Amino acid sequence: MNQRSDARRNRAGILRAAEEVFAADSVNVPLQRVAERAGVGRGTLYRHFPDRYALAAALYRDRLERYEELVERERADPAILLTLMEALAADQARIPGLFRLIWAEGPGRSYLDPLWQRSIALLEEPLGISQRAGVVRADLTVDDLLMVVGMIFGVVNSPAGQAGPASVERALDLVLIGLRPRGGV
Amino acid sequence: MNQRSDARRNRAGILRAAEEVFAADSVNVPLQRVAERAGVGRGTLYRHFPDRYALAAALYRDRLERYEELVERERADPAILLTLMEALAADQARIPGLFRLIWAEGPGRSYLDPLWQRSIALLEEPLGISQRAGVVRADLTVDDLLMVVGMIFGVVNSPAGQAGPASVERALDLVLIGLRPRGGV
DNA sequence: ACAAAAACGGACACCAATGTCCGTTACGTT
DNA sequence: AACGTAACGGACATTGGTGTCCGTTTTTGT
Repeated sequence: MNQRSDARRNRAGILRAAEEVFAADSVNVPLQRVAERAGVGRGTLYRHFPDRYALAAALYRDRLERYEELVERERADPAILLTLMEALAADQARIPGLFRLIWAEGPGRSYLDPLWQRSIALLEEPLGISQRAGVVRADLTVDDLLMVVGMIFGVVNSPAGQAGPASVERALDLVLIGLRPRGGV
Repeated sequence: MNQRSDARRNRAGILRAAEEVFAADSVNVPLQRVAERAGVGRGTLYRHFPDRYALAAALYRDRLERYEELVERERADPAILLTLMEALAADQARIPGLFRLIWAEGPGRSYLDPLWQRSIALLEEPLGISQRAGVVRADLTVDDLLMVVGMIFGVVNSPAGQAGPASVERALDLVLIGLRPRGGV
């Protein structure tokens, strides 16, 4: 055992609390709040995670690993790219603050860069699969997909629509038409 | 004359400086920076604009008035809705920070709410025109358009693509396909 | 040119969040 | 059970931005 049991327990609790707190806010929320919800002192929080970006990186790593498992599991599905994008959209709707934090420029770039690289790599295989199956346009690039992720981000964080799952679905619907092979027009 | 000449001059200078400073940053940039660039003291800035949201509101009002003029002028063009969306996208790419500020929840809601209402109203007529002309899908709603605005926001603020005008164009291309009348599929 | 009023701008006090430090507490090992 | 060590957590000093206040400067009207 590398860590004492209370340390492990607290770390997990902090992450759980952070996900809850970051769901709504994150960029400006005092870390105090996270510590309180986790039932630990601020000192403890800061020892485990030097700053909010470290916290965000840990949370996003969890998400990323799930996406990677999903790709592993659904390799046979020609529509795997769409499934993946939907999973990403769902997470953005569920914990928007986490993605706001990851999106933001800032001192957290060093924590996040490797995860960003992994995210990009993650998209390549599903894109290839779905393109060969004719599910999406052949001229789509990974950059286009990142752009779509950005679009979802925008929709979720729009002050207008209260960004319920319904509007995310509608948004995906509008965008995914743009991803389809050029048929009409 | 209701205001002293130096007051008017300074106010204008502050707005100009704010637009430049807000182009990149805005949500967290110290207003000190704006004052410096405008060549005035902080006291002057705070007297003209109680907080950063007041500043943002003033800047956005300018933009909004231009959109309103555009609609006034291009009423005859069946593609007026697309023209308007493109203008909006261009501004988002040029001064992203302003839109980040407007997007953000916060104490500035009171300044911005009336402008938001005007913005929504602004979209209605062009939507109707372009729909009747068959340029866009008949089932589009104003809410859909706000969503598209949100998408542009997301693309512009994506950490990935450095969001040049090129990527905004590509994004609009992808999305606008989704807005077209249902032809293919 | 002068006086009144308006606007300026820097200095000041305030506040909220950060991150560190160290006495105290809990764990795990023998 | 008792000791050593790892982890806790609250208190503390620091930082950075905000908004206000008031002596000084600029404008404008006579």
